[in-house]
Amino acid sequence: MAKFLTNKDENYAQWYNDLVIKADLAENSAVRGCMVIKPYGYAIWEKIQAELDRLFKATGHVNAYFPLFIPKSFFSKEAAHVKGFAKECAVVTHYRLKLDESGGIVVDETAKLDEELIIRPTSETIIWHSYKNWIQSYRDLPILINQWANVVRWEMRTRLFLRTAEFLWQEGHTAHATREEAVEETDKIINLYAGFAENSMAIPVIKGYKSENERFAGALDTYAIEAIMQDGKALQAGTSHFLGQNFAKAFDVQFTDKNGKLDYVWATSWGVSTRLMGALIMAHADNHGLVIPPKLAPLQVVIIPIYKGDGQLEGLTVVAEKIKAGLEAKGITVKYDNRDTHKPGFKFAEYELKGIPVRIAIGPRDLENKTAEVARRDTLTKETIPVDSVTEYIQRLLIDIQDNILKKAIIFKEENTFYIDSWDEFIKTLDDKGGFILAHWDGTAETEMKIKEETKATIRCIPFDSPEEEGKCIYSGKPSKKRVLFARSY
RNA sequence: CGGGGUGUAGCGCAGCCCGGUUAGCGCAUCUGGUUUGGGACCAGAGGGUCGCAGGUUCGAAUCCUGCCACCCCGACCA
Repeated sequence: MAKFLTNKDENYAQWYNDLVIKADLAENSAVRGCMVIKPYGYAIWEKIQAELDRLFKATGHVNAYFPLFIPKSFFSKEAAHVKGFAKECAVVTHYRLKLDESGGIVVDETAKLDEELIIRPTSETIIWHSYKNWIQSYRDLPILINQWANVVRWEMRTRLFLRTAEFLWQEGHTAHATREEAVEETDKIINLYAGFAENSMAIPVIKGYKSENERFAGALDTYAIEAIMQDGKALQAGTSHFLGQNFAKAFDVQFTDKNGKLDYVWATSWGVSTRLMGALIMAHADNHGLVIPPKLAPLQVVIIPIYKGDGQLEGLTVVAEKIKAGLEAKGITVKYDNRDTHKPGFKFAEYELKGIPVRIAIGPRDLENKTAEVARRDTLTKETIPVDSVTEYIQRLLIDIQDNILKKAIIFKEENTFYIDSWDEFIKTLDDKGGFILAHWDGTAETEMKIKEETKATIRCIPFDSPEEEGKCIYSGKPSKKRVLFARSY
């Protein structure tokens, strides 16, 4: 038991906060609501980035970069969009400071910008302003651009990774000649996200449509992937928006199609953020610390020598270096921790806290028997393995761990997904267990709002694979043809 | 913006009510030694404008006034 961590079952929120700090992922900064992502946290983010970037490129997307600042006038061109974001925008009004009489620094009021600049909360507007110049003909389409960037949304209440005023993300912005093609892109990306979540992050998700209330400001349709955390709350892990022609109309982006007819361009946008770090933590970690799936672990294997003072370390180092070289040759990342300043027990606890998938310990006993003790983070079990077969064993073990973490998460999701048909049971389930609730809904925003007010649960999504069935709305009793996914969420 | 709370060493806290030694404790840090198969031990050392500014007083971390910052709970949200 990690003695510095709050117990997960006693106070989940505190456990999360402790873990982010203690595992050295991130910390609060001098700027309210903004975080410092520390090297270990950033290394995990880089693994996430690298794999997503590979997937984007494999599906024909390219990276570009657009400015951090957006002229206010751009921002106001799409009505729904402004309305959605206006309340949380940081605005730059001046471009110069000066010294005041007492030697302090003040804003130079004479250096007021003619037009204020909004710090991007998302980049649709500045990007579509460029697209207007890039698109004339169907031959210019599609445009499949992604950018890796920071954005700012001035949040009142923040939590490391889950909700911060500034966060890192990627935002894809695509332009298409037809509605069908744009819808297909929206669909392709939500599937890409879901695949990434399951294959790399070992987090099963539910794909679905957002209700009108939860939809992105300016989108005709928003698709989302929803994941379940270990406290039973839902977390939106990625969104893909079908924007229709809204932004093309706002920025007057028309193209000539094959028949010589002028039409507005069809658009999508999609993104995932550093919030995925929060998902990774809350989906898998335990009372000993993080559990990082091997595919996202910056460090997959650590080797710890156990020795007494009398020259034993040298012999162990020879074996450790040999094991390390063997694993590295197979593309596995390994660290040999021969620090003499900490005892083995300390190191065991430290690497467990950081979620390193595999730990190898070798001591005099192993040296004698030509073995190594291999411990896996996900199950906290140990086995003694002949040194000769360690490489093969660990190659298999890493795959095994990845699978096992996902399997565990899938079982958790299934055990915490409930089909509910009565209002009493709905409330009772939310309060007692939380989790995903599949229930009937009459399709009205009014009912959705009432349910939210009374229970704090929201419609996370209308699952793509929700079968058609006759039912009655959990709240209003009106007829419904589909179950939707309810949960309390982050 | 409403409601509540907290500011004392890098971190976590005690001291404040009832003013009075050199402001203390745990963790961390540094030095020396002994240790090393699950977060070692002993001995020693360093580290403080007690959030800021005024005031009361012979004397303020402690009492009074003002300000600032941060945290928690609500409204908003990926």
